[in-house]
Amino acid sequence: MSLKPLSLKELAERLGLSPATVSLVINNSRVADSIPQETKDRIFAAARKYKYRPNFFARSLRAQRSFTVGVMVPEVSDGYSASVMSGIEDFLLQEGYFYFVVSHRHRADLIDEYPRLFLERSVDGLIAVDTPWSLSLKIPVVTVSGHNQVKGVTNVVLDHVQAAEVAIEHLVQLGHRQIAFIKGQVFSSDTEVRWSNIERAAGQFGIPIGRSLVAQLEGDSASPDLGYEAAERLLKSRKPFTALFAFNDISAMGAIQALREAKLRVPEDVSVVGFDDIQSAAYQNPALTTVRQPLREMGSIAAETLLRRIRRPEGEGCNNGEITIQPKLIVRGTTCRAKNPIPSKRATVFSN
Amino acid sequence: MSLKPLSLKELAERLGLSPATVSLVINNSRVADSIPQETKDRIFAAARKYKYRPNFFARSLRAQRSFTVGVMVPEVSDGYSASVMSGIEDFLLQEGYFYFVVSHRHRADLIDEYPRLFLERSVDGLIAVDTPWSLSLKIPVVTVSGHNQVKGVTNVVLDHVQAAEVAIEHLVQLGHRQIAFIKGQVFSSDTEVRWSNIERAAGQFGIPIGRSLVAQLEGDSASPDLGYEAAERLLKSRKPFTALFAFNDISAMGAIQALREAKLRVPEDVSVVGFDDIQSAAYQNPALTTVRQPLREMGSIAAETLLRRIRRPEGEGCNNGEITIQPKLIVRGTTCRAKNPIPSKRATVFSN
DNA sequence: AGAGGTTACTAAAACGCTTTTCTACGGTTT
DNA sequence: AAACCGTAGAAAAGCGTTTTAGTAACCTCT
Repeated sequence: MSLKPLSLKELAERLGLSPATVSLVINNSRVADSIPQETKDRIFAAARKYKYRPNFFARSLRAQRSFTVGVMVPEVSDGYSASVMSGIEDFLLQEGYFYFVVSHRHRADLIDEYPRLFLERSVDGLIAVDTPWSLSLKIPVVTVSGHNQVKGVTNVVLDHVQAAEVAIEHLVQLGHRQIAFIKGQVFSSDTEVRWSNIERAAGQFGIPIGRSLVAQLEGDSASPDLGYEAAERLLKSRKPFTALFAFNDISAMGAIQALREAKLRVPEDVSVVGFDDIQSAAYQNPALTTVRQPLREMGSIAAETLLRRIRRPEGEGCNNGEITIQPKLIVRGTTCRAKNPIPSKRATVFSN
Repeated sequence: MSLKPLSLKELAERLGLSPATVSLVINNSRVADSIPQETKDRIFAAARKYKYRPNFFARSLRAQRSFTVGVMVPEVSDGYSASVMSGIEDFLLQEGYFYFVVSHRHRADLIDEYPRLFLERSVDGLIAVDTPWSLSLKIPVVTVSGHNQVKGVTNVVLDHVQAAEVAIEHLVQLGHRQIAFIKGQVFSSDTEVRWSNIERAAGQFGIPIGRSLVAQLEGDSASPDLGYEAAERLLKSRKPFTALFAFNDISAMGAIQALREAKLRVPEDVSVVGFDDIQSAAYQNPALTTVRQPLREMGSIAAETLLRRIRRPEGEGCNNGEITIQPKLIVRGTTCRAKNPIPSKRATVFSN
């Protein structure tokens, strides 16, 4: 039992063949067609016997391919990124690719530096999750929830038009007219689209959005505290509201806490809708009504798209541009009929 | 502006020097001591100007080092693994290492295969999180919550003696004597130690552990459902209990749901203690009392230990064996005084 | 018998770097 | 003047593959 993995050369030597032949056979290249089956068998048998494993670096050096992709997320330990990663991983590993992960924690210097480090490591492509992206690289790039149109990058995005509509429609149908909103942090890549579509949908349903009914998340922690603080600001303005649409589930959880501490019951006094449907959303008490982003699926679609582009470099059917994913409203326990429901004509128009 | 990154040879050519010299200077080897500063400056300037980046594969091929480690977790998207990974990443990146992640989802074939794949990719070391480990490899291995004594692997573990004691002491001091338990899945690497220490601590405090007050988690999902079902089994046995100590926060959340559905209030009728203190624990309603494992810290200690071992291969101070981390009881809203508290002499003995 | 075609391989270059060994040269000692 | 030394750098081997371009031996056909 040799401890060191043996090289192609050594294997060839033991076989009394040249490294070239062995390599050709093992990679079953066309050139090896003329090699008799018997010899091939001998080679495979020896490879198995000596547990031959081609050296990855040598191979990558030669082929200029690493079978590795880079994944950038704001923070591995937040539920959103983690779910997307899970989908990415699923697809990637099954195709023989590995991936590096880095968390940039929204630090501009890291967002700048990590792509360089990835390039240095010769990744074959990269995926940026919830990360503002404006670089055009020579390797394929796919973003999840990126909204910039950049040459060479494909964005996998939620259908935000739908997302805003289903959420607002749900609240309107429950009779809510005074709806407060928690807007995402400025650095979150979904903030803008999400918000503009909320404004659009609210307009469609004839819901007014007053300045004092909007609070923006501040700070880059992934904790519900941010939502708590935002809700506090909302409450402080004393403008009444019967429903709250939060930027994400995490902030919804914090907001619910704040509402409770202000002696408002959820959902009896205030209905709350979250966004994302992270795992713990279903296990809140009461369980959170939310707009589901199929994060895992988005991850695996991103990975699939990336691999396709790696394999068929910028040819026909190259999917630069956008891939849109449908959201789904998950109604659970944090929304209910408004106490003094105001029927909305528009709502019925849209509910057919 | 050249698009292709240029090689050392090309850089040397532009400088009118040999590749050897440039390499020596750039890696500031001792051999380059005799090279005048002026030349060195020229080299550095050119490197910067042409954005020279050494090819990673060539370098790794030569040096037989990859500056990459492998990380195995049950599932990236579960909060436990994610927190540990976050700590691992912190330390690793700052030291210039990257890491591959794989989720084995407790599938035995994957637990078997992934280490091989890592080896094939020439990782310099590997970290296994909450994963049964029995392999002795030629690269350093560090586990987080691994409990097997294996040559060449260092285990970073929680002090389970303490963990069981603080939790049970807390409940006993609140007057609980009838305590139910949810035990971990058989495949979870902490299940055994955790349980034996609970038995020990319960013994110390004179708490009887009846068969029908113990339910074991079943199934490999990371969802609270498992805890829900376990709690249902506990309830079905009709043996009364005033407190429940769950295997982890996730199962505690599910259990709380089950208790509520059985018209038991938490904490008034049943106090619940979780384990781990994952992020969402603090945002339950009421917030979960739990035994905190400093997961992030455990991750970064694991990474630190691994790098130390990679750098100083099996020499003096090689930390094979165990590194123990202290847990901390976080008292929040799911525990309170038992309705008919039974004072425990032992409890007071231990509370000094 | 010589041209041409297969068959079964091999030699050698290339990928981009590191590192050890070597050289050439000017200056200093003895 | 011969021996020695420090300086400044170059040559070359080697890491483990893959791949292109051969080549030697044999066979077939006319």
